[in-house]
Amino acid sequence: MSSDGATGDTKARIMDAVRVALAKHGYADLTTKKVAAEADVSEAGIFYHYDSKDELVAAFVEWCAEGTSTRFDDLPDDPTDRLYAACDVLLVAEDDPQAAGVSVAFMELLSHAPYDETLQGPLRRYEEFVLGELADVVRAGVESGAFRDVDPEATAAFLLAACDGVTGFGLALDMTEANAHVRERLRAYLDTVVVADP
Amino acid sequence: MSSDGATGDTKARIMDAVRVALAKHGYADLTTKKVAAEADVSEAGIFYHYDSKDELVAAFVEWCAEGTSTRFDDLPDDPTDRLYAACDVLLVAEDDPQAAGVSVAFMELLSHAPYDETLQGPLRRYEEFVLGELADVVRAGVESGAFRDVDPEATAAFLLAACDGVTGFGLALDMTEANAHVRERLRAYLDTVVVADP
DNA sequence: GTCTATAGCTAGATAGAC
DNA sequence: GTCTATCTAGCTATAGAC
Repeated sequence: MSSDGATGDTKARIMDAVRVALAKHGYADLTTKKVAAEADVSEAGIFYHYDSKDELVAAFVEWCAEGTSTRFDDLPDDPTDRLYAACDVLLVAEDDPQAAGVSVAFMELLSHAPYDETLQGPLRRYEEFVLGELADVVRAGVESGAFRDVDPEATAAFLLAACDGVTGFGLALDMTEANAHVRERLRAYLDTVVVADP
Repeated sequence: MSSDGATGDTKARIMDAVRVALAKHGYADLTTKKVAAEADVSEAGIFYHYDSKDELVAAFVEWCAEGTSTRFDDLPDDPTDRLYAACDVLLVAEDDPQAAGVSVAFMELLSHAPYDETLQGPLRRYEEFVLGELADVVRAGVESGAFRDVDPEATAAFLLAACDGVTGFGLALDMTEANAHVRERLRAYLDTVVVADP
């Protein structure tokens, strides 16, 4: 740590401020002023570390990708356990408002990606990482004989779609019954279609 | 049609302009100026018909709901045919840029709903309508013996989640391979889990 | 019902002191 | 590296003529 040791600290505080501000206001109402207030720095401080608002948000996506990567690292190794645990990570609980807010905000970022080139790269890397992790688990389970002979990539995409899709009505609109229904059907899908009978 | 006959026409033109503008710019970059330009009216013309930008967008959601309702009305009556057709309606094709743009914009609206009370009602009604239609098809199929004995509401929620979820990576990020994978797995799901063997 | 003109505000971004 | 002060642009919404 040299004299710029404090820099890393400030950047970390700004990243966390983006997370909190996004969960509070959503992306369409996200302003550099709100991020600055949340991070306890001036707006100019934000622009010293990031060239534009777009790059700030892009950096946030990559910061989240690292966090998700760590969470996947911590999952159990056994394919069956790991698959269920991975789906639990992706199916954000509605009773965790902070996580739900970030999940909904991520959906907002994703849906705005076509109009924001700076966001496309980080978001695509993020989604491809998650798809790859899911496919790896499925592949491991198929090879070990714990799973049926399903296509790893296709199954991964289907699972991710189901998990992402519930964010819209389940979290953003708080339709809790539908949310529970998806959880239950997803579990049944894993039980009957993916995981082999004992 | 009395002297205000032109009004309905202008409102319809404005609604279609919202659709085009949303597909072009997304919700976060949607402005009344862009809608006005697309509808070939002045900005003041927009505010004569709608009290605020929020109400304009809320009206657009309800206008879309009517369109979706009509599309469902036109689906075949036979439960099996109707279910496959309904999923085709919900799984927007990536080769139809206009429809894909609207679908992505709808996802953006949905993810911003927690921060915009005016949007919540129309969006919730929309999602509940689609869920209800899907549940009705499934129920009809179960009762006629064409489908297995699955839970109509839970199956409807799971199908909608899978269809909605692919919008994020499949349409917004244009990950075409993953998109195709979800389509294929969804069809397999209908074939093996929902529809009964002959 | 539709227009032009504009008020009033807030956004993202920069300049320059410290 | 962080601040205060400020610039410019673009937004929603309104006023008033036609």
